[in-house]
Amino acid sequence: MNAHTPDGGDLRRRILDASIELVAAEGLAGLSMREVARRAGVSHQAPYHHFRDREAILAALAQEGFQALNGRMIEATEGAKNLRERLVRCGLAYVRFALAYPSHFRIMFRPDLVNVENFPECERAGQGAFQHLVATVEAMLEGSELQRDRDTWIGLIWSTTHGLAGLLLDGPLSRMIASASDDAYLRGVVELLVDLALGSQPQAPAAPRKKSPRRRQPARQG
Amino acid sequence: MNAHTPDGGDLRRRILDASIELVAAEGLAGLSMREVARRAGVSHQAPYHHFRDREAILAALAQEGFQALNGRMIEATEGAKNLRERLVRCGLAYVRFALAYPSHFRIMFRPDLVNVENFPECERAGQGAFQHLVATVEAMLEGSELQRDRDTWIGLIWSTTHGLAGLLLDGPLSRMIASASDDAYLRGVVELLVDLALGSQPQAPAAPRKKSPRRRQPARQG
DNA sequence: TGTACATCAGTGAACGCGCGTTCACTGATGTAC
DNA sequence: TGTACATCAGTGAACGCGCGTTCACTGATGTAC
Repeated sequence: MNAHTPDGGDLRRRILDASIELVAAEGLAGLSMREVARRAGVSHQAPYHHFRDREAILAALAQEGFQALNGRMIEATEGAKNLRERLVRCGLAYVRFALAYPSHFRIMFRPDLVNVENFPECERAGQGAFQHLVATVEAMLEGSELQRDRDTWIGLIWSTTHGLAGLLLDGPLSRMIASASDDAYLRGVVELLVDLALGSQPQAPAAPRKKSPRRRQPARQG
Repeated sequence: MNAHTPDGGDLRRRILDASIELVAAEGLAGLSMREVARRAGVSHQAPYHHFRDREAILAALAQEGFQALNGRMIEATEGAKNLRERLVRCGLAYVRFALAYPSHFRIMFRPDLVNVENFPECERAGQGAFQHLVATVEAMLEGSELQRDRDTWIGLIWSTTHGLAGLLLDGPLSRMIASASDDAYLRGVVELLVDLALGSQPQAPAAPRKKSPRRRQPARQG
């Protein structure tokens, strides 16, 4: 089938899908122009009509990953009844996205794979996702006296969600904590972070802790 | 120079060093048995006398990475005057290790690169490092009523340090926050986490926040 | 103190393979006249 | 309505290259007798 726009011109899409399959099955090292063409069922030259090289495929995947991540965070945030729920939902959306699109996520934060300077649309998509996260953190700081700490708060909250996603994807957490793969577990971690942030009290460095009354239930698998 | 144990038999060491250089310069994709031999200044067959294949080199690097990480955490923790300092130092050691040994760190948490089942010593080293982190979190929970949340607390604290390390290594944080590369910044994030954890107060879900008096200074670059 | 042999870390030639890349080609679509 | 040409997504042969791997070899060290 060689025609102008065969099947409705979706070869580009099929190449991206084949690439994701390939990365999921063989890892990033298994992704080559020839193998991806094979998977997509076309000649080894066909992908070059849509992507300059391997990096261009990875950039396209990273871009669509950022867009999907952003979409999920927006969607999750929309129905939130209050600030706490908004924060929890945003963090959960981030982690769940990583678990739902592991191959995308593994590509998105790898400057050694994709030089974003050569792919401005990819960079813009990444900044878009980041801006949503920033806006959420700023909503948290709004009206509080923590304003000056903005960058530190962003670092804390992004690090936690990003790190949780990474540890769950790459396995070390699940190897050490049986219930780590459960959605209830990651919800527990995100809620703990949000509750600490929202309930934060001033604390003199190295001051002895007060006895604290019991907290909400810890995350447990159903 | 072909002799039994030339130079004191350090070819194994030289191969590992060459591998780290190579990964730092060309990325993981640039690491091949032949290229590493070239860098070490030996024939392309010499590395096979020390490492079965590429994965064995990566496993050795991951193992020495875990050992170095563990050493740094132990060292950092030893001189701590109190619990807060112990926690801060442990988290800082984790993040600083990642920044000091970026190539090692990038290999250590990649099950697609190293199947730990085939490298029990590597796995043991990884568990050792994890156990230190767990012990630190348990010291924090000791005597408090948060005991049941152990796994969740481990998830939170490990995720934050691991995520901060990852975001700093891979660049997105530094691209968005100018001072992110400063040691003071990461210290600020770790201290914020520890202070929130130690100062944690019970908080009914979705309860309105109280006005909170000002906190310690945020991290700022010198 | 010799001799003979095993061991073992290294060398270097040779191989087949998958890769990226180049090139000439095909055939359907779109457009100018 | 027909013709002639440009465009463009695809095919398939051919290339040189670096890779992992095999194989026979070298030469120093260690050991048995």
